[in-house]
Amino acid sequence: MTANNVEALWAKTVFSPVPVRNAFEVTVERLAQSIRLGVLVDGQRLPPERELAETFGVSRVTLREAIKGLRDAGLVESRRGRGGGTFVMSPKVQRPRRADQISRSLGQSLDDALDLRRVVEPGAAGLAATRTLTAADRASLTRYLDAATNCVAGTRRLADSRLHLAIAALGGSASVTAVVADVQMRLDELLRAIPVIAANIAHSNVQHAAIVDAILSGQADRARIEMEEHIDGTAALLRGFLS
Amino acid sequence: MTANNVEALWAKTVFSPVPVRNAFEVTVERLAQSIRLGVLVDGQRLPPERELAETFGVSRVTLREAIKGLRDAGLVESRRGRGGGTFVMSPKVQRPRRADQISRSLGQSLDDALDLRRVVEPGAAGLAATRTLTAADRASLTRYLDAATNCVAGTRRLADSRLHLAIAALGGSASVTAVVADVQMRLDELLRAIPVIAANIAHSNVQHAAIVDAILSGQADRARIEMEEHIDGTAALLRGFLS
DNA sequence: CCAAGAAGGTATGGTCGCCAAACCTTTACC
DNA sequence: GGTAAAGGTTTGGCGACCATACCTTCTTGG
Repeated sequence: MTANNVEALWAKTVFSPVPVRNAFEVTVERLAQSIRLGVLVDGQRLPPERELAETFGVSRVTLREAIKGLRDAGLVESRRGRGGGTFVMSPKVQRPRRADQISRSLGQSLDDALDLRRVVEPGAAGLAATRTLTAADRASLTRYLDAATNCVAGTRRLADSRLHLAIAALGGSASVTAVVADVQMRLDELLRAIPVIAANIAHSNVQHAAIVDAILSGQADRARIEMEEHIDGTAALLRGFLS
Repeated sequence: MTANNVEALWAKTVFSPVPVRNAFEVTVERLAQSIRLGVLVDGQRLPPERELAETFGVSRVTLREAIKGLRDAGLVESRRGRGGGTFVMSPKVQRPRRADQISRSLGQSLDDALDLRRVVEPGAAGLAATRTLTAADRASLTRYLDAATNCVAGTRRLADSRLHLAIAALGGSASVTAVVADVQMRLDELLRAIPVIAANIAHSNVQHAAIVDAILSGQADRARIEMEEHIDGTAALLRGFLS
Protein backbone atom coordinates (compact mmCIF):
# COMPACT_ATOMS: atom_id res chain seq x y z
CA MET A 1 0.00 0.00 0.00
CA THR A 2 1.00 3.60 -0.38
CA ALA A 3 2.10 5.11 2.89
CA ASN A 4 -0.81 7.25 3.98
CA ASN A 5 0.95 8.54 7.00
CA VAL A 6 -0.74 11.79 7.99
CA GLU A 7 2.24 14.08 7.79
CA ALA A 8 3.32 12.61 4.46
CA LEU A 9 -0.10 13.24 2.98
CA TRP A 10 -0.14 16.78 4.28
CA ALA A 11 3.29 17.42 2.82
CA LYS A 12 2.23 16.03 -0.53
CA THR A 13 -0.72 18.39 -0.51
CA VAL A 14 1.16 21.47 0.62
CA PHE A 15 4.15 20.95 -1.64
CA SER A 16 2.37 20.35 -4.91
CA PRO A 17 1.89 22.62 -7.90
CA VAL A 18 -0.38 25.58 -7.24
CA PRO A 19 -3.29 25.60 -9.68
CA VAL A 20 -3.11 28.87 -11.56
CA ARG A 21 -5.97 29.34 -13.95
CA ASN A 22 -6.39 32.45 -15.97
CA ALA A 23 -9.58 34.33 -16.67
CA PHE A 24 -10.08 32.61 -19.99
CA GLU A 25 -9.85 29.10 -18.55
CA VAL A 26 -12.05 29.81 -15.58
CA THR A 27 -14.69 31.36 -17.79
CA VAL A 28 -14.72 28.43 -20.19
CA GLU A 29 -14.96 25.98 -17.33
CA ARG A 30 -17.79 27.83 -15.68
CA LEU A 31 -19.90 27.76 -18.83
CA ALA A 32 -18.87 24.34 -20.11
CA GLN A 33 -19.63 22.75 -16.76
CA SER A 34 -23.01 24.43 -16.58
CA ILE A 35 -23.92 23.11 -19.99
CA ARG A 36 -22.57 19.62 -19.53
CA LEU A 37 -24.37 19.19 -16.22
CA GLY A 38 -27.59 20.51 -17.65
CA VAL A 39 -27.79 23.67 -15.58
CA LEU A 40 -28.01 25.58 -18.83
CA VAL A 41 -30.35 23.79 -21.17
CA ASP A 42 -30.58 23.30 -24.88
CA GLY A 43 -31.71 26.42 -26.69
CA GLN A 44 -31.31 28.70 -23.70
CA ARG A 45 -29.95 32.10 -24.55
CA LEU A 46 -27.01 33.51 -22.62
CA PRO A 47 -27.06 37.16 -21.60
CA PRO A 48 -25.54 39.56 -24.16
CA GLU A 49 -21.77 39.54 -24.22
CA ARG A 50 -21.31 43.02 -22.79
CA GLU A 51 -23.58 42.19 -19.88
CA LEU A 52 -22.13 38.74 -19.24
CA ALA A 53 -18.59 40.11 -19.30
CA GLU A 54 -19.57 42.51 -16.55
CA THR A 55 -21.25 39.91 -14.35
CA PHE A 56 -18.25 37.61 -14.74
CA GLY A 57 -15.85 40.47 -14.05
CA VAL A 58 -13.77 39.88 -17.17
CA SER A 59 -13.29 41.97 -20.26
CA ARG A 60 -15.43 41.41 -23.28
CA VAL A 61 -12.40 40.27 -25.26
CA THR A 62 -11.71 37.50 -22.78
CA LEU A 63 -15.33 36.47 -22.58
CA ARG A 64 -15.48 36.26 -26.36
CA GLU A 65 -12.45 34.02 -26.46
CA ALA A 66 -14.17 31.74 -23.98
CA ILE A 67 -17.33 31.68 -26.07
CA LYS A 68 -15.25 30.88 -29.12
CA GLY A 69 -13.85 27.90 -27.24
CA LEU A 70 -17.35 26.72 -26.42
CA ARG A 71 -18.39 27.17 -30.04
CA ASP A 72 -15.44 25.10 -31.21
CA ALA A 73 -16.47 22.43 -28.71
CA GLY A 74 -20.00 22.51 -30.12
CA LEU A 75 -21.56 23.63 -26.86
CA VAL A 76 -23.04 26.92 -28.04
CA GLU A 77 -23.85 28.70 -31.26
CA SER A 78 -23.99 32.42 -31.93
CA ARG A 79 -26.42 34.34 -34.05
CA ARG A 80 -25.83 37.91 -35.10
CA GLY A 81 -28.13 40.84 -35.43
CA ARG A 82 -30.90 42.17 -33.29
CA GLY A 83 -32.56 39.34 -31.38
CA GLY A 84 -29.43 37.31 -31.87
CA GLY A 85 -27.16 36.11 -29.13
CA THR A 86 -25.35 33.03 -27.94
CA PHE A 87 -27.46 29.91 -27.52
CA VAL A 88 -26.78 26.69 -25.69
CA MET A 89 -26.69 23.53 -27.78
CA SER A 90 -27.16 20.25 -26.00
CA PRO A 91 -23.80 18.52 -25.88
CA LYS A 92 -23.22 16.04 -28.64
CA VAL A 93 -23.46 12.47 -27.49
CA GLN A 94 -19.86 11.99 -28.35
CA ARG A 95 -18.76 8.47 -28.74
CA PRO A 96 -17.28 7.85 -25.29
CA ARG A 97 -13.75 6.63 -25.02
CA ARG A 98 -13.37 3.12 -23.76
CA ALA A 99 -13.98 3.22 -20.06
CA ASP A 100 -10.70 1.67 -19.07
CA GLN A 101 -8.90 4.41 -20.96
CA ILE A 102 -10.88 7.04 -19.11
CA SER A 103 -10.21 5.44 -15.79
CA ARG A 104 -6.53 5.11 -16.59
CA SER A 105 -6.33 8.77 -17.49
CA LEU A 106 -8.08 9.58 -14.23
CA GLY A 107 -5.71 7.24 -12.45
CA GLN A 108 -5.36 7.83 -8.76
CA SER A 109 -7.95 10.56 -8.82
CA LEU A 110 -10.78 8.16 -9.59
CA ASP A 111 -10.85 6.77 -6.07
CA ASP A 112 -10.36 10.27 -4.79
CA ALA A 113 -13.42 11.54 -6.65
CA LEU A 114 -15.52 8.55 -5.61
CA ASP A 115 -14.57 9.08 -1.97
CA LEU A 116 -15.48 12.73 -2.17
CA ARG A 117 -18.77 11.87 -3.78
CA ARG A 118 -19.49 9.30 -1.12
CA VAL A 119 -18.98 11.96 1.53
CA VAL A 120 -20.72 14.92 0.03
CA GLU A 121 -23.75 13.65 -1.84
CA PRO A 122 -25.34 11.76 1.06
CA GLY A 123 -24.64 14.76 3.24
CA ALA A 124 -26.27 17.06 0.75
CA ALA A 125 -29.35 14.84 0.58
CA GLY A 126 -29.58 14.84 4.35
CA LEU A 127 -29.22 18.59 4.43
CA ALA A 128 -31.99 19.05 1.88
CA ALA A 129 -34.28 16.90 3.99
CA THR A 130 -33.82 19.19 6.99
CA ARG A 131 -35.13 22.19 5.06
CA THR A 132 -38.68 23.33 4.99
CA LEU A 133 -39.35 23.40 1.28
CA THR A 134 -41.76 25.67 -0.49
CA ALA A 135 -44.47 24.18 -2.62
CA ALA A 136 -42.59 25.35 -5.70
CA ASP A 137 -39.42 23.59 -4.57
CA ARG A 138 -41.28 20.37 -3.88
CA ALA A 139 -42.85 20.55 -7.32
CA SER A 140 -39.45 21.21 -8.91
CA LEU A 141 -37.89 18.25 -7.21
CA THR A 142 -40.69 15.97 -8.32
CA ARG A 143 -40.33 17.28 -11.84
CA TYR A 144 -36.60 16.52 -11.91
CA LEU A 145 -37.30 13.05 -10.59
CA ASP A 146 -39.85 12.44 -13.30
CA ALA A 147 -37.50 13.74 -15.95
CA ALA A 148 -34.76 11.38 -14.76
CA THR A 149 -37.15 8.45 -14.65
CA ASN A 150 -38.88 8.91 -17.98
CA CYS A 151 -36.32 10.13 -20.41
CA VAL A 152 -35.45 9.29 -23.93
CA ALA A 153 -32.22 7.46 -24.62
CA GLY A 154 -29.18 9.68 -24.67
CA THR A 155 -30.52 12.24 -22.23
CA ARG A 156 -30.41 10.05 -19.17
CA ARG A 157 -27.06 11.21 -17.90
CA LEU A 158 -28.10 14.86 -18.20
CA ALA A 159 -31.38 14.29 -16.38
CA ASP A 160 -29.53 12.36 -13.69
CA SER A 161 -27.03 15.10 -12.99
CA ARG A 162 -29.82 17.67 -12.97
CA LEU A 163 -31.63 15.67 -10.30
CA HIS A 164 -28.51 15.29 -8.17
CA LEU A 165 -27.74 18.99 -8.49
CA ALA A 166 -31.30 19.95 -7.64
CA ILE A 167 -31.09 17.91 -4.46
CA ALA A 168 -27.86 19.64 -3.55
CA ALA A 169 -29.30 23.05 -4.33
CA LEU A 170 -32.29 22.45 -2.07
CA GLY A 171 -29.86 22.14 0.82
CA GLY A 172 -29.46 25.86 0.43
CA SER A 173 -25.69 25.95 0.73
CA ALA A 174 -23.91 27.32 -2.31
CA SER A 175 -20.64 25.70 -1.27
CA VAL A 176 -22.17 22.27 -0.87
CA THR A 177 -23.82 22.63 -4.26
CA ALA A 178 -20.52 23.68 -5.79
CA VAL A 179 -18.73 20.63 -4.42
CA VAL A 180 -21.45 18.35 -5.75
CA ALA A 181 -21.21 20.01 -9.15
CA ASP A 182 -17.46 19.59 -9.11
CA VAL A 183 -17.61 15.90 -8.31
CA GLN A 184 -20.36 15.28 -10.85
CA MET A 185 -18.19 16.95 -13.43
CA ARG A 186 -15.15 14.90 -12.55
CA LEU A 187 -17.05 11.65 -12.89
CA ASP A 188 -19.19 12.76 -15.81
CA GLU A 189 -17.38 11.07 -18.66
CA LEU A 190 -17.06 7.85 -16.75
CA LEU A 191 -20.73 7.79 -15.79
CA ARG A 192 -21.65 8.32 -19.43
CA ALA A 193 -19.62 5.28 -20.34
CA ILE A 194 -21.57 2.89 -18.15
CA PRO A 195 -23.45 0.57 -20.47
CA VAL A 196 -27.21 0.97 -20.40
CA ILE A 197 -28.71 -2.12 -18.80
CA ALA A 198 -32.42 -2.10 -18.08
CA ALA A 199 -32.12 -3.70 -14.66
CA ASN A 200 -29.59 -1.11 -13.53
CA ILE A 201 -31.69 1.75 -14.80
CA ALA A 202 -34.75 0.42 -13.06
CA HIS A 203 -32.86 0.02 -9.81
CA SER A 204 -31.47 3.51 -10.08
CA ASN A 205 -34.96 4.90 -10.68
CA VAL A 206 -36.25 3.18 -7.56
CA GLN A 207 -33.41 4.61 -5.52
CA HIS A 208 -33.95 8.11 -6.91
CA ALA A 209 -37.61 7.89 -5.97
CA ALA A 210 -36.73 6.76 -2.45
CA ILE A 211 -34.30 9.62 -1.99
CA VAL A 212 -36.78 12.19 -3.17
CA ASP A 213 -39.50 10.70 -1.02
CA ALA A 214 -37.27 10.87 2.05
CA ILE A 215 -36.40 14.49 1.34
CA LEU A 216 -40.00 15.49 0.75
CA SER A 217 -41.05 13.89 4.02
CA GLY A 218 -38.21 15.51 5.92
CA GLN A 219 -36.46 12.31 6.94
CA ALA A 220 -32.83 13.40 6.94
CA ASP A 221 -31.31 10.14 8.08
CA ARG A 222 -33.25 8.14 5.57
CA ALA A 223 -32.39 10.55 2.77
CA ARG A 224 -28.72 10.19 3.60
CA ILE A 225 -28.88 6.42 3.77
CA GLU A 226 -30.81 6.07 0.52
CA MET A 227 -28.31 8.32 -1.19
CA GLU A 228 -25.43 6.33 0.26
CA GLU A 229 -26.88 3.15 -1.17
CA HIS A 230 -27.42 4.80 -4.52
CA ILE A 231 -23.87 6.16 -4.62
CA ASP A 232 -22.43 2.85 -3.50
CA GLY A 233 -24.41 1.06 -6.16
CA THR A 234 -23.12 3.35 -8.88
CA ALA A 235 -19.57 3.07 -7.60
CA ALA A 236 -19.78 -0.71 -7.53
CA LEU A 237 -21.14 -0.68 -11.07
CA LEU A 238 -18.27 1.50 -12.17
CA ARG A 239 -15.61 -0.53 -10.44
CA GLY A 240 -16.98 -3.86 -11.61
CA PHE A 241 -17.23 -2.51 -15.10
CA LEU A 242 -13.62 -1.37 -15.05
CA SER A 243 -11.97 -4.48 -13.69
CA MET B 1 -37.23 34.29 3.18
CA THR B 2 -35.03 34.46 0.15
CA ALA B 3 -36.44 32.50 -2.75
CA ASN B 4 -34.39 29.33 -2.87
CA ASN B 5 -36.06 28.10 -5.96
CA VAL B 6 -33.69 25.63 -7.59
CA GLU B 7 -33.31 27.34 -10.94
CA ALA B 8 -32.81 30.72 -9.29
CA LEU B 9 -30.03 29.38 -7.14
CA TRP B 10 -28.37 27.77 -10.12
CA ALA B 11 -28.58 30.99 -12.07
CA LYS B 12 -27.09 32.94 -9.20
CA THR B 13 -24.19 30.50 -9.12
CA VAL B 14 -23.59 30.39 -12.86
CA PHE B 15 -23.91 34.11 -13.44
CA SER B 16 -21.61 35.37 -10.74
CA PRO B 17 -18.08 36.75 -10.94
CA VAL B 18 -15.49 34.18 -11.93
CA PRO B 19 -12.78 33.93 -9.27
CA VAL B 20 -9.52 34.74 -11.02
CA ARG B 21 -6.57 34.38 -8.71
CA ASN B 22 -3.07 34.94 -9.92
CA ALA B 23 0.00 32.92 -9.08
CA PHE B 24 1.03 35.26 -6.31
CA GLU B 25 -2.29 35.07 -4.49
CA VAL B 26 -2.62 31.34 -4.79
CA THR B 27 0.89 30.82 -3.50
CA VAL B 28 0.35 33.07 -0.49
CA GLU B 29 -2.91 31.36 0.32
CA ARG B 30 -1.41 27.90 0.07
CA LEU B 31 1.34 28.71 2.53
CA ALA B 32 -0.64 30.96 4.85
CA GLN B 33 -3.38 28.38 5.19
CA SER B 34 -0.87 25.64 5.92
CA ILE B 35 0.65 27.70 8.69
CA ARG B 36 -2.58 28.95 10.20
CA LEU B 37 -4.04 25.45 10.33
CA GLY B 38 -0.89 24.03 11.84
CA VAL B 39 0.09 21.83 8.93
CA LEU B 40 3.42 23.63 8.91
CA VAL B 41 4.61 24.04 12.46
CA ASP B 42 6.59 26.62 14.34
CA GLY B 43 10.26 26.54 13.46
CA GLN B 44 9.85 24.27 10.46
CA ARG B 45 12.06 25.14 7.55
CA LEU B 46 10.58 25.49 4.10
CA PRO B 47 12.45 24.05 1.12
CA PRO B 48 14.93 26.42 -0.55
CA GLU B 49 13.30 29.02 -2.76
CA ARG B 50 14.58 27.64 -6.03
CA GLU B 51 13.28 24.20 -5.17
CA LEU B 52 9.95 25.39 -3.80
CA ALA B 53 9.39 27.55 -6.86
CA GLU B 54 9.77 24.49 -9.02
CA THR B 55 7.44 22.28 -6.99
CA PHE B 56 4.83 25.03 -6.98
CA GLY B 57 5.29 25.62 -10.68
CA VAL B 58 5.86 29.35 -10.35
CA SER B 59 8.89 31.48 -10.97
CA ARG B 60 11.24 32.27 -8.18
CA VAL B 61 10.37 35.96 -8.42
CA THR B 62 6.73 35.21 -7.79
CA LEU B 63 7.47 32.81 -4.97
CA ARG B 64 9.64 35.41 -3.33
CA GLU B 65 6.88 37.98 -3.49
CA ALA B 66 4.60 35.50 -1.77
CA ILE B 67 7.18 34.85 0.93
CA LYS B 68 7.55 38.58 1.40
CA GLY B 69 3.83 38.75 1.99
CA LEU B 70 4.05 36.03 4.61
CA ARG B 71 6.95 37.81 6.25
CA ASP B 72 4.97 41.04 6.41
CA ALA B 73 2.15 39.08 8.01
CA GLY B 74 4.56 37.67 10.57
CA LEU B 75 4.05 34.08 9.48
CA VAL B 76 7.63 33.30 8.45
CA GLU B 77 11.09 34.70 8.88
CA SER B 78 14.06 34.37 6.56
CA ARG B 79 17.69 33.85 7.44
CA ARG B 80 20.44 34.32 4.92
CA GLY B 81 23.63 32.45 4.33
CA ARG B 82 24.48 28.82 4.30
CA GLY B 83 22.15 26.88 6.57
CA GLY B 84 19.68 29.73 6.29
CA GLY B 85 16.26 29.52 4.78
CA THR B 86 12.68 30.49 5.44
CA PHE B 87 11.27 29.36 8.75
CA VAL B 88 7.69 29.14 9.96
CA MET B 89 6.77 31.27 12.95
CA SER B 90 3.69 30.32 14.88
CA PRO B 91 1.00 32.86 14.08
CA LYS B 92 0.71 35.64 16.58
CA VAL B 93 -2.31 35.31 18.83
CA GLN B 94 -3.70 38.47 17.39
CA ARG B 95 -6.33 40.13 19.42
CA PRO B 96 -9.41 38.80 17.68
CA ARG B 97 -11.96 41.22 16.36
CA ARG B 98 -15.25 41.25 18.15
CA ALA B 99 -17.11 38.17 17.05
CA ASP B 100 -20.17 39.99 15.84
CA GLN B 101 -17.98 42.03 13.53
CA ILE B 102 -16.43 38.88 12.13
CA SER B 103 -19.78 37.28 11.60
CA ARG B 104 -21.13 40.42 9.99
CA SER B 105 -18.21 40.50 7.58
CA LEU B 106 -18.82 36.83 6.80
CA GLY B 107 -22.51 37.62 6.43
CA GLN B 108 -24.45 35.12 4.38
CA SER B 109 -21.43 32.90 3.99
CA LEU B 110 -21.35 31.97 7.67
CA ASP B 111 -24.34 29.68 7.35
CA ASP B 112 -22.94 28.45 4.09
CA ALA B 113 -19.66 27.46 5.70
CA LEU B 114 -21.37 25.86 8.67
CA ASP B 115 -23.57 23.82 6.35
CA LEU B 116 -20.59 22.67 4.37
CA ARG B 117 -18.77 21.74 7.54
CA ARG B 118 -21.78 19.85 8.78
CA VAL B 119 -21.77 17.81 5.58
CA VAL B 120 -18.11 17.16 5.08
CA GLU B 121 -16.55 16.65 8.49
CA PRO B 122 -18.84 13.88 9.65
CA GLY B 123 -18.42 12.23 6.28
CA ALA B 124 -14.67 12.47 6.56
CA ALA B 125 -14.72 10.92 10.02
CA GLY B 126 -16.85 8.08 8.75
CA LEU B 127 -14.51 7.58 5.83
CA ALA B 128 -11.49 7.43 8.10
CA ALA B 129 -13.18 4.76 10.19
CA THR B 130 -13.61 2.54 7.14
CA ARG B 131 -9.87 2.47 6.53
CA THR B 132 -7.50 -0.12 7.85
CA LEU B 133 -4.97 2.06 9.59
CA THR B 134 -1.33 1.27 10.07
CA ALA B 135 0.12 1.24 13.54
CA ALA B 136 1.90 4.48 12.75
CA ASP B 137 -1.35 6.13 11.70
CA ARG B 138 -3.11 4.98 14.85
CA ALA B 139 -0.29 6.34 16.93
CA SER B 140 -0.38 9.65 15.05
CA LEU B 141 -4.08 10.04 15.59
CA THR B 142 -3.74 9.37 19.30
CA ARG B 143 -0.94 11.87 19.48
CA TYR B 144 -3.03 14.58 17.82
CA LEU B 145 -5.86 13.81 20.22
CA ASP B 146 -3.55 14.13 23.22
CA ALA B 147 -2.13 17.36 21.87
CA ALA B 148 -5.62 18.81 21.49
CA THR B 149 -6.64 17.65 24.95
CA ASN B 150 -3.59 18.75 26.93
CA CYS B 151 -2.45 21.99 25.44
CA VAL B 152 -1.31 25.25 26.88
CA ALA B 153 -3.53 28.26 26.52
CA GLY B 154 -3.34 29.96 23.14
CA THR B 155 -2.50 26.84 21.20
CA ARG B 156 -5.84 25.15 21.56
CA ARG B 157 -7.27 26.30 18.25
CA LEU B 158 -4.16 25.13 16.39
CA ALA B 159 -4.19 21.71 18.03
CA ASP B 160 -7.89 21.40 17.30
CA SER B 161 -7.54 22.10 13.61
CA ARG B 162 -4.60 19.71 13.42
CA LEU B 163 -6.74 16.96 14.90
CA HIS B 164 -9.61 17.62 12.53
CA LEU B 165 -7.26 17.69 9.56
CA ALA B 166 -5.56 14.50 10.66
CA ILE B 167 -8.91 12.75 10.78
CA ALA B 168 -9.70 13.99 7.29
CA ALA B 169 -6.29 12.93 6.01
CA LEU B 170 -6.73 9.42 7.34
CA GLY B 171 -9.71 9.05 5.05
CA GLY B 172 -7.13 8.92 2.30
CA SER B 173 -8.88 11.24 -0.11
CA ALA B 174 -6.94 14.36 -1.00
CA SER B 175 -10.09 16.14 -2.16
CA VAL B 176 -11.97 15.46 1.04
CA THR B 177 -9.01 16.69 3.04
CA ALA B 178 -8.84 19.80 0.92
CA VAL B 179 -12.49 20.62 1.51
CA VAL B 180 -12.07 20.13 5.25
CA ALA B 181 -9.03 22.40 5.20
CA ASP B 182 -10.98 24.99 3.28
CA VAL B 183 -13.88 25.02 5.69
CA GLN B 184 -11.60 25.06 8.72
CA MET B 185 -9.89 28.07 7.22
CA ARG B 186 -13.13 29.87 6.54
CA LEU B 187 -14.29 29.43 10.13
CA ASP B 188 -10.88 29.84 11.71
CA GLU B 189 -11.12 33.40 12.92
CA LEU B 190 -14.58 32.86 14.30
CA LEU B 191 -13.59 29.69 16.14
CA ARG B 192 -10.67 31.55 17.68
CA ALA B 193 -13.05 34.15 19.00
CA ILE B 194 -15.14 31.72 21.04
CA PRO B 195 -14.51 32.52 24.69
CA VAL B 196 -12.65 29.86 26.60
CA ILE B 197 -15.02 28.28 29.09
CA ALA B 198 -13.80 25.26 31.02
CA ALA B 199 -17.03 23.32 30.66
CA ASN B 200 -17.08 23.73 26.90
CA ILE B 201 -13.45 22.70 26.58
CA ALA B 202 -14.05 19.62 28.66
CA HIS B 203 -17.08 18.68 26.62
CA SER B 204 -15.16 19.17 23.41
CA ASN B 205 -12.35 16.97 24.71
CA VAL B 206 -14.77 14.19 25.51
CA GLN B 207 -16.27 14.40 22.03
CA HIS B 208 -12.85 14.37 20.39
CA ALA B 209 -11.95 11.27 22.34
CA ALA B 210 -15.17 9.57 21.32
CA ILE B 211 -14.58 10.37 17.66
CA VAL B 212 -11.04 9.04 17.74
CA ASP B 213 -12.14 5.94 19.59
CA ALA B 214 -14.81 5.24 16.98
CA ILE B 215 -12.32 5.68 14.16
CA LEU B 216 -9.73 3.47 15.80
CA SER B 217 -12.28 0.72 16.31
CA GLY B 218 -13.54 1.00 12.76
CA GLN B 219 -17.09 2.07 13.62
CA ALA B 220 -17.93 4.32 10.70
CA ASP B 221 -21.48 5.14 11.69
CA ARG B 222 -20.50 5.98 15.23
CA ALA B 223 -17.60 8.10 14.05
CA ARG B 224 -19.93 10.06 11.84
CA ILE B 225 -22.53 10.52 14.56
CA GLU B 226 -20.00 11.60 17.16
CA MET B 227 -18.55 14.09 14.73
CA GLU B 228 -22.01 15.38 13.90
CA GLU B 229 -22.69 16.01 17.56
CA HIS B 230 -19.35 17.72 17.97
CA ILE B 231 -19.92 19.94 14.95
CA ASP B 232 -23.47 20.74 16.02
CA GLY B 233 -22.22 21.61 19.47
CA THR B 234 -19.64 23.98 18.11
CA ALA B 235 -22.13 25.55 15.72
CA ALA B 236 -24.63 26.06 18.53
CA LEU B 237 -21.92 27.63 20.65
CA LEU B 238 -21.05 29.97 17.82
CA ARG B 239 -24.61 30.91 17.05
CA GLY B 240 -25.57 31.43 20.66
CA PHE B 241 -22.48 33.49 21.18
CA LEU B 242 -23.31 35.70 18.21
CA SER B 243 -26.95 36.42 18.96
C1' DC C 1 -39.58 50.09 -46.96
C1' DC C 2 -36.35 52.07 -44.36
C1' DA C 3 -34.30 53.81 -40.13
C1' DA C 4 -33.16 52.64 -35.43
C1' DG C 5 -31.52 49.59 -32.26
C1' DA C 6 -29.58 45.42 -30.47
C1' DA C 7 -26.83 42.12 -30.91
C1' DG C 8 -22.21 39.73 -32.36
C1' DG C 9 -17.43 40.66 -34.74
C1' DT C 10 -12.92 43.26 -35.23
C1' DA C 11 -8.93 46.17 -34.32
C1' DT C 12 -5.58 48.85 -31.43
C1' DG C 13 -2.59 50.19 -27.97
C1' DG C 14 -1.40 50.08 -23.30
C1' DT C 15 -0.59 47.95 -18.62
C1' DC C 16 0.78 44.46 -15.70
C1' DG C 17 1.73 39.74 -14.19
C1' DC C 18 4.94 36.44 -14.78
C1' DC C 19 9.02 34.40 -16.36
C1' DA C 20 14.07 32.99 -17.26
C1' DA C 21 18.57 34.10 -16.39
C1' DA C 22 22.23 36.11 -14.57
C1' DC C 23 24.37 38.12 -10.77
C1' DC C 24 25.14 39.95 -5.70
C1' DT C 25 25.43 39.26 -0.58
C1' DT C 26 25.51 36.79 3.50
C1' DT C 27 26.79 33.00 6.31
C1' DA C 28 28.49 28.33 7.91
C1' DC C 29 31.56 24.84 7.52
C1' DC C 30 35.88 22.42 6.19
C1' DG D 1 40.17 31.53 3.62
C1' DG D 2 37.80 29.16 0.15
C1' DT D 3 33.72 26.90 -1.05
C1' DA D 4 29.01 25.93 -0.94
C1' DA D 5 24.37 26.97 0.17
C1' DA D 6 21.26 29.78 1.00
C1' DG D 7 18.46 34.43 0.41
C1' DG D 8 18.40 39.15 -2.29
C1' DT D 9 18.48 41.95 -6.74
C1' DT D 10 18.22 43.37 -11.52
C1' DT D 11 16.88 43.14 -16.28
C1' DG D 12 14.54 42.34 -20.50
C1' DG D 13 10.92 40.17 -22.71
C1' DC D 14 6.46 37.84 -23.59
C1' DG D 15 1.82 37.19 -23.17
C1' DA D 16 -2.62 37.80 -20.81
C1' DC D 17 -5.86 41.06 -19.98
C1' DC D 18 -8.11 45.29 -20.47
C1' DA D 19 -10.66 49.66 -22.20
C1' DT D 20 -12.31 51.71 -26.12
C1' DA D 21 -13.77 52.54 -30.36
C1' DC D 22 -15.69 50.99 -34.44
C1' DC D 23 -17.81 47.58 -38.04
C1' DT D 24 -21.36 44.24 -39.61
C1' DT D 25 -25.54 41.83 -39.39
C1' DC D 26 -30.20 41.29 -38.56
C1' DT D 27 -34.96 42.39 -36.58
C1' DT D 28 -38.45 45.31 -35.66
C1' DG D 29 -41.55 49.20 -35.74
C1' DG D 30 -43.09 53.25 -37.75
